Amino acid sequence: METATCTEKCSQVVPAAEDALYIIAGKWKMRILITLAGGDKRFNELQRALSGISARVLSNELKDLELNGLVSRKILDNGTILYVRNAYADSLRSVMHELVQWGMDHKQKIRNREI
Amino acid sequence: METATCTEKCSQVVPAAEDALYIIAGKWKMRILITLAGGDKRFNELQRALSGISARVLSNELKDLELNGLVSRKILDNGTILYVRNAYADSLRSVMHELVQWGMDHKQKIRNREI
DNA sequence: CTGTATCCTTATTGATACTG
DNA sequence: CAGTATCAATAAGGATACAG
Repeated sequence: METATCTEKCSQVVPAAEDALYIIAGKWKMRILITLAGGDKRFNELQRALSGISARVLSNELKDLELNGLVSRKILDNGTILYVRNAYADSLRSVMHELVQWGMDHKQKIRNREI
Repeated sequence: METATCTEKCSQVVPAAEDALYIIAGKWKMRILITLAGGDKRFNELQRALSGISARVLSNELKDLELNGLVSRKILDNGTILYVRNAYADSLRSVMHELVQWGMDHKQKIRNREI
């Protein structure tokens, strides 16, 4: 049979892709990771750097990223709390690269009305 | 300066990635592309194959995919309307591959509590 | 069959204020 | 400072009905 339904192929491939998408999609996840790539940040520093994000949303996003091992909370001796981008976040590099590459190519195509 | 803020790096990289994400993220876009990879389909066929999608949402998704050149509407002589996956959709192959790969690796890590 | 329109319910987000 | 709680606004999604 050549007419694959979604239930066949999707059940294998889509969940994996969706796991990945869930983690990096959305307005803030990538921005946070990129911002933290520039150095550890405190909560309020992050909020300022990501102009526009509310404390509530930032808090939730950070929890997600923490749960997925991409970011850690570090507590200094003086009590300061820092958010740190984990080395594991580098594993997203090739994913991101492909996304950026395709996004740029695609935008170019749209601009040139090749589509 | 080593503390890059989001405004610097994000302004270059994030929009490109978001363009890509916008197009493939969401519950249905990928499923539709995968389903159409199994052969051209009519609107109702698609709706059935994608069990759970409403006509309204399917209609919107297809329009998005069409606008981005990933899918076309083909009208047969007898009036039948088919949705066709364009060759251009193959350009997403490497993006998808990276997403799926990372998603699988990640789930494995979570399962093993390596994170 | 191929959609669109409408209505309704639910999820996301933002703004603001507030606690330890 | 580091968040949480609450409420209001908006967006997104499903169900159903209906038009061409």
